[in-house]
Parts: sequence; structure tokens; C-alpha cells
Amino acid sequence: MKEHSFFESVWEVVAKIPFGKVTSYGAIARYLSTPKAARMVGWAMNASHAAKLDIPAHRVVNRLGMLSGKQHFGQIDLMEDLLKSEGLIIKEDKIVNFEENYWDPLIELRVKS
DNA sequence: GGGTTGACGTGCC
DNA sequence: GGGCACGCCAACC
Repeated sequence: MKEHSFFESVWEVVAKIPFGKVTSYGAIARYLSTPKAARMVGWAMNASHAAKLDIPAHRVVNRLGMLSGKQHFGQIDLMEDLLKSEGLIIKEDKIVNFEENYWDPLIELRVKS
């Protein structure tokens, strides 16, 4: 039995992001009831990458839809390319159709009434 | 326990 | 929209 650290909780949410959808670090943080720990979400992405986990970190951007973490993908254009291949429109490190493809775990993973 | 870190967010200019 | 200062907090040393 493995303890669920904050990082693992983040990875669990990110892994549920559907193809072609994106969300923000803050949204994940809010979903985990720690809205002020949004920075940790980004750190968790870095940790997941280091741990070689299969986490779609490219689907997580900041609240402005900007590819703030692109420089952590090894190749600068990798994140942008991955998102483009999923139907997203990127212009100058920013997702143009961000709101259209925004996936909020608070809504999507909420227990439907 | 204390200082540093950080792929963020909010407020303000 | 861009830039800056500050806050926030889990993980790390």
C-alpha cells in the first residue's frame, strides 16, 4: 500500500485529462482543495517527468493558457507540437482556443447529481 | 525546525 | 496584454 502524496494526487488528476483537452495548474490545485498550492502542481509535473511516468503534462498550462512549462519538455517545441496534434491552436506560446477546450476537474470529475 | 525552491495565482500599474 | 511584487504551500536539504 502506497501513501498518496500530493504529487501522486496531481498525477492521478492529470492522467484523467481527455485527449484534446487542457486544464490549468490552479484548477487541479483547487480540485485537490489546495488552491494556493498551484505551484506544487507544476512541480509535480516536473517530478512526474523525472520519474518517467506517463503523464500528459503538456495538457496542463497556466490559467492564461500559456505554455509556461514548455522548456521542461526537453525540446522547446515539443509541448506545442503535442498540443497542436490534439487539435489545439497555439500562437506564440499561447493556446488560442484555450477556453473552448478547457477541462476543469472540478466540473468533469465532480459527482454528478 | 528553518531556509530555499518553484511548469502558479491574484492584485496592481 | 505585459510586467512586477507579494502570497501561498508541499517537498527538499
